[in-house]
Amino acid sequence: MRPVTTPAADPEKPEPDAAPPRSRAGAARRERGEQTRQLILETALRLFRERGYTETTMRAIAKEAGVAVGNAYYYFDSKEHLIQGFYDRNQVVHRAAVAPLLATERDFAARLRGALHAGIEANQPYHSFAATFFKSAAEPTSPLSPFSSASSPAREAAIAIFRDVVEGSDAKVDPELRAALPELLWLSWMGVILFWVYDSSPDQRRTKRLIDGAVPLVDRLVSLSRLRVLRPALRQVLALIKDVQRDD
Amino acid sequence: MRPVTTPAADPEKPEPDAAPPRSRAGAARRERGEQTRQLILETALRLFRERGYTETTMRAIAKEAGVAVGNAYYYFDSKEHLIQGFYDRNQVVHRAAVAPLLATERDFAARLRGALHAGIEANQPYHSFAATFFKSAAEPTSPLSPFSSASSPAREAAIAIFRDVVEGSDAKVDPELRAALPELLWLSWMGVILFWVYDSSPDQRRTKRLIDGAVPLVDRLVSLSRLRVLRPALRQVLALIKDVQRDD
DNA sequence: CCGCCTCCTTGAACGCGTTCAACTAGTGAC
DNA sequence: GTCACTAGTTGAACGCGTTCAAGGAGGCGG
Repeated sequence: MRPVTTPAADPEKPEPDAAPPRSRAGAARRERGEQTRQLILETALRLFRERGYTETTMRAIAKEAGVAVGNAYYYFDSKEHLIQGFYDRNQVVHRAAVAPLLATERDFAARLRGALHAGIEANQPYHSFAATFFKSAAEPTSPLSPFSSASSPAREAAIAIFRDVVEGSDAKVDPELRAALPELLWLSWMGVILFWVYDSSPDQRRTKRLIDGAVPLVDRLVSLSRLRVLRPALRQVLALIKDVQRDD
Repeated sequence: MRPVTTPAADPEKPEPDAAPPRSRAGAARRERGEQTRQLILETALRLFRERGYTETTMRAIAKEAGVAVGNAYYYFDSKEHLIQGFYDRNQVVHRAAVAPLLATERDFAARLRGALHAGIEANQPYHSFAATFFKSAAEPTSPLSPFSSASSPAREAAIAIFRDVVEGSDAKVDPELRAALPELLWLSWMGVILFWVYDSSPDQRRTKRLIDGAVPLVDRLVSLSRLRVLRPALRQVLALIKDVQRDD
């Protein structure tokens, strides 16, 4: 079985997994390898979509892609590593979905609400097996963990969305809080995702209610951050965060 | 699955985990079965402790217990189900560890802090492979999920600890908040556990700092709950919680 | 042209969790 | 006593993710 070449594969796509900086080997061979890599990844994601994650076997992916099962392991350390591609894709979808809103709307609450809803919507089609993905992501040692270094780029991209939410808004935010806010909002977003994964209500209505209910509270809280009376409390909270992040 | 035949003889779905209340079968046999069950569970937990979860195979458990591998599956639906026993055990340890403090101390912050630290301490010896357990627990469909119905007894027991923390304290708490507080504290406890699982600092110092830093804030927040100005905000928060819990 | 190095590919094999048809033996009904 | 019933037990077998020794095949120095 000869590997089938994909019609239009981007040869300069940066490799999301461990990309060994090969020195002076043949360029043509590398290109073919990259094609195989993309072929396997795309086939895997398609099958995940069609059948779900656990129901898709590595053998099925290999067969469908027309390669040997061992070949998939040449490009991806494990079945879980294939999920990273899924994350990257959804990240892009999320970003694109909020872009129009963030370009026009200036109200902080509206921006935040929009970002959260867009994020949920981007993931909606995959809710049924997002739980399985989540299971992998939950393991701290897993490269799929949102806190892992392997996920750093995706995490930074997600935080960037919330930075945009904050900085593009007309909200008056305490400057000390302003710096920490994007990451805090991202953390809240992780919480929403966690809730969403567990949410078995039809159309995940409860998650939407959670967002709609929590956003005004967050908005209020952020506004209050500038009150002089609350300064000490805010300082205390920020100090705690910094203290907890200290890595020793 | 269970042995074949007799769908009519035993109309009630037999509980896979907890001791099944079989109606009129032989008592001696049931007793022997219960012994086998305990033997398998204890052997499994011992091996988990000695070698870690993933490194312990079902075959090893069966061999060490002197039974066939299929026998373990007669009593436990899966390898993961064996973990529930671990949870129950730790629950008891946690409870016992806080009991002396809760019997004497009356200050809310001190009680809460004690409960959290005791909980972390009870889990400390298992931190290295708690991550693996956590991976299983994180899957919403898993019976090990802290939100699953299978975990209800353990969850209720855990919430009871925090109810004790609240009710045995001399803190003046808004009555509306008082009712919801134990569950909220339990939820925070889940957050602490989540943080702890991810905490790779030596001796999980960061988790301890998190507790020590967060408890005063919670204490302050609880005290403020009685202020008239904050009533509307409190109401809003409680309403959100209720709204989100609504299951439709 | 020839080796040779390296990237790429192969599929059998391994150990795992899990299943299942078959078997054993204690129990209750007659 | 006997016999049907069934909780309890067995271990081979299945399909899975993963590994690995072996084998191409393109490019480069000679």
